[in-house]
Amino acid sequence: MHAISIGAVSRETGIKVPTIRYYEDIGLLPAPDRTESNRRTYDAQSIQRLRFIRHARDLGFEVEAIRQLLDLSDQPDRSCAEVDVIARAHLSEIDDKIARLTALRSEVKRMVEEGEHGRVAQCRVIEVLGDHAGCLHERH
Amino acid sequence: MHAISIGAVSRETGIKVPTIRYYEDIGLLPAPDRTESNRRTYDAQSIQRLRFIRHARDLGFEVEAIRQLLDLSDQPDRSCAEVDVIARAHLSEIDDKIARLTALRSEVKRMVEEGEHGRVAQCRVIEVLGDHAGCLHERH
DNA sequence: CTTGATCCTCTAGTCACTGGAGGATGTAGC
DNA sequence: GCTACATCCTCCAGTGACTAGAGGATCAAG
Repeated sequence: MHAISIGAVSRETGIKVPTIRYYEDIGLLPAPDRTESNRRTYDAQSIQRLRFIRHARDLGFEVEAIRQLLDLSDQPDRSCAEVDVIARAHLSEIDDKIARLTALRSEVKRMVEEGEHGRVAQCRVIEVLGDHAGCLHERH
Repeated sequence: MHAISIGAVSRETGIKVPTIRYYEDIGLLPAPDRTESNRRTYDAQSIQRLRFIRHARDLGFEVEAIRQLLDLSDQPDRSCAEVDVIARAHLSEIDDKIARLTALRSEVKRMVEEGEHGRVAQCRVIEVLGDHAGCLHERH
């Protein structure tokens, strides 16, 4: 288990050094061990956790949602009911996101393909995300 | 085409009033007409545009990406080459997002289902977003 | 043993909102 | 017409999630 410096973790994950320290501050990433000279030392697991955080943020999940998902992962043997409520909520959030991305995808794809043989007649990216979802659940 | 107040638009879209004004400030939403008493008046199209912005933000697209998508929609008869470059870039971003969401979805789903008959053995939400994508494209 | 990269903490700036103060305007009931 | 209360306006300050820089210590190569 050789120790990994914060800079190496940053290169490995694509997350900037100050951001890694920030995640530690807000408690998304446990405070790592330090060397005698006070430098943070990480292991492979920290890298995996940070990669998860990065992907989840990139997918539009808020820090609070990520914290919940990480908690599920940290203590998987909690009460089923609790896990179930949290997991189900995220599941439907994820399903919504997939549905909307798929709709957007097919419209953008159509444009690319039309462009291949002639001109793009029109762009309906706006229409495609209309509102069929949206109004069902409150926002925060 | 009856005029819609900013408050009505806010209720309709779920976007808060100050946020609507903010989108106008940064040029995502064109400045609407005003009444004699200086109040903003919107139409159905504004609502659709705002809904698009909301969904896109919720899916993790940055304002700049949304601006590009809206521009495609505003001037669809531009040079094919230009549309193609932009649309293709967004298409692969969208595909990445869908792939990662799908992976996350199946893991969260597994947890819900395991919870239904017994205990959740373990949670692998972190592992599932490992890194198979991620390192391919720089981040900003 | 110097030089340059990397680390530390701390503070301040950015992006995308969000909320509040202070004041004008619209609308519903008397 | 008059009061009451919601809604609008502008402007400015605060929040969440980073991001960058100052000032200084430490490490690793030559």
